Amino acid sequence: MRWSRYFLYTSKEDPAEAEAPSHRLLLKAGFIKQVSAGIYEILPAGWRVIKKIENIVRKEMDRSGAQELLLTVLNPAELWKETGRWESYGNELFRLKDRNGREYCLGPTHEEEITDLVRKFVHSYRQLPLLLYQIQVKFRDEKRPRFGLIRGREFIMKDAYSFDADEFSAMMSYENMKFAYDRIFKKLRLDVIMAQASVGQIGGSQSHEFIAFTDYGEAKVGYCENCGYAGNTEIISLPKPDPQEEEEKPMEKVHTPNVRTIEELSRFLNVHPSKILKAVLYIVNAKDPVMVLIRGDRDIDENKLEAVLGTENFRLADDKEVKDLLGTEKGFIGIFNLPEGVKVLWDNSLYGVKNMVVALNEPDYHYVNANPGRDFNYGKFVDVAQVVEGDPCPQCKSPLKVRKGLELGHIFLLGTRYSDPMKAYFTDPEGKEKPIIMGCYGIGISRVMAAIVEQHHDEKGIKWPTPVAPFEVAILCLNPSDQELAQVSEKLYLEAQEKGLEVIYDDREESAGFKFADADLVGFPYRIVVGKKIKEGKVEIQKRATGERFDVSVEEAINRVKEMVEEDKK
RNA sequence: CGGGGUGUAGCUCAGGUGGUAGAGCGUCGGCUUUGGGAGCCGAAGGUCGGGGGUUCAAGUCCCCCCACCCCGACCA
Repeated sequence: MRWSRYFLYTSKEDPAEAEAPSHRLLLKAGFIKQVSAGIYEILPAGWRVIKKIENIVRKEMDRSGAQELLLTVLNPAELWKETGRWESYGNELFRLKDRNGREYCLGPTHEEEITDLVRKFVHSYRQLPLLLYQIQVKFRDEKRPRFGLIRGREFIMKDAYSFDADEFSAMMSYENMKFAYDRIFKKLRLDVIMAQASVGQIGGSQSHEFIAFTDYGEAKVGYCENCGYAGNTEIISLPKPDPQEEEEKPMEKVHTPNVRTIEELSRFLNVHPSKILKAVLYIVNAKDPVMVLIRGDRDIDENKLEAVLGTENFRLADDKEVKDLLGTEKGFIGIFNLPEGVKVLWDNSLYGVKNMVVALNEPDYHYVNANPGRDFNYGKFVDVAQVVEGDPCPQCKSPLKVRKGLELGHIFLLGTRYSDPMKAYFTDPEGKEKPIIMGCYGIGISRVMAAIVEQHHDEKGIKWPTPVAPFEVAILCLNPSDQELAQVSEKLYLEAQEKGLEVIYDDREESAGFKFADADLVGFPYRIVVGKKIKEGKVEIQKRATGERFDVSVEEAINRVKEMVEEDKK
């Protein structure tokens, strides 16, 4: 490809709206263009990358025995009503009607459709196991699209579905996909950790996430360097700690005017935040007040709280509700003088504490040195604390590490969550009718592109790993108006094409510095620089990933690059 | 959905107290230049996010709406 004719336009200015490196660089280097919030066009260079990612995924899926097909974008509402997700999926489901008033949605995931398809053809245990997948555009009307391709409302996803006759076989399918995912992320040159995860909206009995460590992810992983455990922090349970050994001091009421936050209180009374009993008032199902108590140095994980409450329909109480229910203000909510009807939950972190600072639902006052058993009584203990670095590993108790990451893949053992309500049954060898055991397996393809940039870039631009680079080599003719340079460049360009290299030839009428900067930004793994060294019959090869550079003769150049490219792709 | 912020040229931005819109980059024409985002000369390019209001006069003041970004809660 001649760059002078190629639809690839870079920008010198950083785009104002982008913050995450992948978002900024993909825009700046001309890979994507935003159309509206969370919706992007993928431009020719970007599409080359996407296709390479897809093909790596495709190859490993096929190797695992999966068969590719293509489901629909427009799903009829009836299927979603069969599983109850038409109601339960919420506002993230893009819903629309056709001219006759029939309801549809734009598929955010395809369990319903694939189950419908399979139940129409599969009736016997002889047809199982079965593994189907597609690479398809998906739609989710995200509350908050973010960071370019990292969380879009329209995105490309690979989703696979397994169908088995029994639990054991289903487990084998699940394990098979784990291995496939491991191979896929290695080939994509992504540093990914597999973590236990919650099943969430999709449902099922167990699930794992594949998370790439990045600063712009939204998943938090706790992992253990001692035993190898890894899990999404929202599912890591924290046990009650050992009781504190401390002499109980007499309780006192102290004046704490206008001291509202844990931090202010800690400073005002000169006590560590862990000595403060934090109380947070939630309103559940729009009416029931629930007070959650937790140690002052900890925060509530609302995913865990959701599991405890059994509903996602809860929120923090507002100032008025606090006033009406407790007769106080935020900052002075506590366990003393609690009115009837306020349910109280104690986080495990408060077990065995001594000499605590506690609010009493009276503005501007706190008790100090309150002790359980003497001054107040414990109630129901629950685990709702956010996991932080140093918390005990659920397997071996060693201190956990916690890092942010980006969820690239998620696999679920679904069981009969979909096959049961949709009556996807088969007949077993005994002639009995049973629901098919299912699993589902996603990889966010467009998100993978962003993750690769997050993990492979520097201040100058992207450093594409060779297997996913839009072009493997760029030929930079530093002075196209010089006949000799132009001729050599043309010759190298033809030779590279003949030898099967994916090559872009920068023949634009631009200065040398401009071309270097553009090549750095766009991130081609190799470049051949045709410049003044041509007088000695030499050109320079540069490797983007390492910055290494060396001169070779014009004759050798293409073969040398070809060798390095082949080595990278192994 | 809660909180914060921004909308002015293709891009990045400047435009006290109201007086009829600018810069740099990019684009186009010309000359010069070619190993790290070159220089000079000239030119084109704007419903100032949209609507309403106040005013002799609104990019600027007031009201409503929209879009986008960031933080929080949620998904690949």
